[in-house]
Amino acid sequence: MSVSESRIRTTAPARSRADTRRRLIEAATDLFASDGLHGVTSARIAAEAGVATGTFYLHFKDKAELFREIVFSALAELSERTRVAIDGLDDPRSQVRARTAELVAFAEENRNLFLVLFGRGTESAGMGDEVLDSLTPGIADALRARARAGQLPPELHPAVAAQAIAAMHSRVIAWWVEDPTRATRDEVIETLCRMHPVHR
Amino acid sequence: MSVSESRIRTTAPARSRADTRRRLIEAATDLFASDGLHGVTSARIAAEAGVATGTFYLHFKDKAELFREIVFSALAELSERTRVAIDGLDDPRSQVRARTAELVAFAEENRNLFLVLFGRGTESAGMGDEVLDSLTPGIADALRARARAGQLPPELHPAVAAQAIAAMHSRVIAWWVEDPTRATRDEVIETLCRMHPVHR
Amino acid sequence: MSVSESRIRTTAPARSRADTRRRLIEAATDLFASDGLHGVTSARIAAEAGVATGTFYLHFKDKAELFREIVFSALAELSERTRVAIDGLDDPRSQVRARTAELVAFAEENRNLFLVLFGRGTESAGMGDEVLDSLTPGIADALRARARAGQLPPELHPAVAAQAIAAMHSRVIAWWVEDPTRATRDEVIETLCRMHPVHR
Amino acid sequence: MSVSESRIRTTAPARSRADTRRRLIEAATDLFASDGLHGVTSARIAAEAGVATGTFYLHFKDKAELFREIVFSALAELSERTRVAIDGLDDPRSQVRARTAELVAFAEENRNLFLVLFGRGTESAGMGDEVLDSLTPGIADALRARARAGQLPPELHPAVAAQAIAAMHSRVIAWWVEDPTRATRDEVIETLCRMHPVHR
DNA sequence: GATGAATGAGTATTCATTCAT
DNA sequence: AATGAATGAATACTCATTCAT
Repeated sequence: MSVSESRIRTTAPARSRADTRRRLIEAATDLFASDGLHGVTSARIAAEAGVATGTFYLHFKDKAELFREIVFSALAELSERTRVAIDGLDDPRSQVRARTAELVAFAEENRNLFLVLFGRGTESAGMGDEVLDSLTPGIADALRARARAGQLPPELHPAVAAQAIAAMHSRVIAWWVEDPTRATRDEVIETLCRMHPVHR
Repeated sequence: MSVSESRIRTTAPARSRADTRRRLIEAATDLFASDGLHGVTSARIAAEAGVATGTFYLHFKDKAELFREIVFSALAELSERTRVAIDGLDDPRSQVRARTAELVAFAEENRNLFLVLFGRGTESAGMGDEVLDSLTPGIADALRARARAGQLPPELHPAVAAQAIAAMHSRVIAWWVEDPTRATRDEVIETLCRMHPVHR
Repeated sequence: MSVSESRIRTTAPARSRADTRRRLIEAATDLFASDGLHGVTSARIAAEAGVATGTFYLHFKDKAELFREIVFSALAELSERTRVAIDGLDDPRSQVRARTAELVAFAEENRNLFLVLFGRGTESAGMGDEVLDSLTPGIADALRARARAGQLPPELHPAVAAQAIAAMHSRVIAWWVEDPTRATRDEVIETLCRMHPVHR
Repeated sequence: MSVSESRIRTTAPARSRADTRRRLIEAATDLFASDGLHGVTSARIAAEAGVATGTFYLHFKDKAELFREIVFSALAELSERTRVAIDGLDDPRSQVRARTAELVAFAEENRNLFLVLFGRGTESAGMGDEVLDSLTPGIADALRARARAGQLPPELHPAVAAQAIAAMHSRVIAWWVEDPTRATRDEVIETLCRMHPVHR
């Protein structure tokens, strides 16, 4: 869609399709974070995004699809950021610290997005399983590697510990970004690291 | 109908009322556990309990009140059971182990109830805060006591660690009772204990 | 039902059937006056009367029957009182004044009852017609008699004037008893009399 | 589609919206007149207007809002019509006669609307006060002016008389339009005028 | 007669989704 | 692409009335 093309249109489209989509996603993220999936109507998301109700369905099959999209693209970004953060670090402890710090940074920069993912009161529309399950296998694999290297006690069940770590990180950080005066950023990071098994 | 007889038994209508109430609570617990607060209609709860729709409202102001009642009476029972479980134990590690074992036992005996409390996908109707916040202060206090006794590293922020412990226990056990083949009971208990700070 | 009869009953009825009925009527009158027929539930009437919900239906077929009973027994009493009030008075003006004064006295003594009959906002449950129609024929007859006696201008249509007089008296007095500071009793009576055709 | 054309016509959807709204108001007026506020369901109004149930709530917050809208816009029109009718008339008697005639004409032309406003059996949903109170102050003021001019006996309390006049006109005309064979239009007008204080 | 728990039809209201413009 | 009015199924909640005790 060239500039000249948009020029000849008699009624200039106020914004591009991609822009409209982005605006819908942003509006929905904010609303989901504060009111939950069921607490928000598609009409309200559209209004908040400055578009008509029907436009919503030009971009998303339904409300659940938008929710899924927000959640999984956030998870993808989060994964990528933490992957980059630990890139090149060999020491397990350094990796854990870097990953935790990156998680906290992400949460600070994308407060509402993080609350949609892990906030308390978030009704995950039946996708809570998918969300956490997409995180834990990687953690479990890492723990198994450590265990094989003799760096973890054999009594620690990898899958169980992975659930524990995922729960701990997600809930603690969600609790903290909800009200950052509850602790300093460093206290959050330090405490989470020390509770991680590799830090024993 | 002797005097002693009338002493022990409630009046006929009263017995019926209490019975109806209990049936509603049980039906609702099962349904909430599988479909969440919003996934269940008051009519369905009533039907499942074998009573008419209107009867629901004879016992509860609305669906949220029933949900609150289920959640908080479960929490109260859980609190009492864990309190009793650690009674008389002086060693911090023994306390942690006893508490964890009791939590797991409760979850096994009250699978659906536990899933309502801590299940993933549970939309706690804006009471997630209340639920976990009713648990964490006690944990934080215990941690502070340990820290003063020099049994915990000072870098561990009590409130943060309390959130982490609560999250870890509740989510891991909920994940496990959802499908108990995921690990053995002992693996769950052992892993949770070893991740607890006092077990370092 | 003799005294001895009520003596032999093993469980003394807390109150007589007639008493229960009276209590229901009184409670209903007060509630209807303030909240209207639809604004009051049969359960609330029973509770206010200090009896169980089911007792209501032991005395009245349904809510409408109770309403009708209240309305028509009030009308009967009102008719009788005004009949007595003008008894022996020959002068038309004296009769009008006596009737008006009696109406005002009745309204003062039975505020809520009067409001049920004529209050604004009273939803008469489809019996507004019956109520006023039970009053107007008498008024119309009296007007016709006066007209024949040449005491009223022939341009005054008796049935129309009767409606006007009934409306005027009922609404004005209802308006006044709603808040008696709006005028003095004498001002109400005097004004109503002067607006009556026989007072020209 | 010329500019002038687009000036006069509303946009297509807007026209449709206004049309739907009008249809709802008309359907509701007829239904309220015959069955009263409580006797009519929002679904029935919608069906009678030829739209879906939900459409009702696109135009009105609830049934009461629609009722209020009907009542107060009718009152506004009535006020304006009677204001115009007496415009330029100086003689009090002529004013009274013109106003009464206009009221009767309005009632004939808007039978159902008039019955909603003043019909017997109309449960005005707690707005009876507002309706009549919006009419009486003007009447009372006019009476006070006459009284100061010595055209009315001082015994006539203006506020009381205003209530009486409003009640008399509204009820008599409602009674008449309910069944116009009860009297001729002229008999109604003549009788009401003669009962008005300025006609003495 | 009285009780009060239970009934279930009835109603208001919401909201995801569609579709003519 | 966008609009926004319309749809109508879904649901929470009420309350007149019944009936077993």
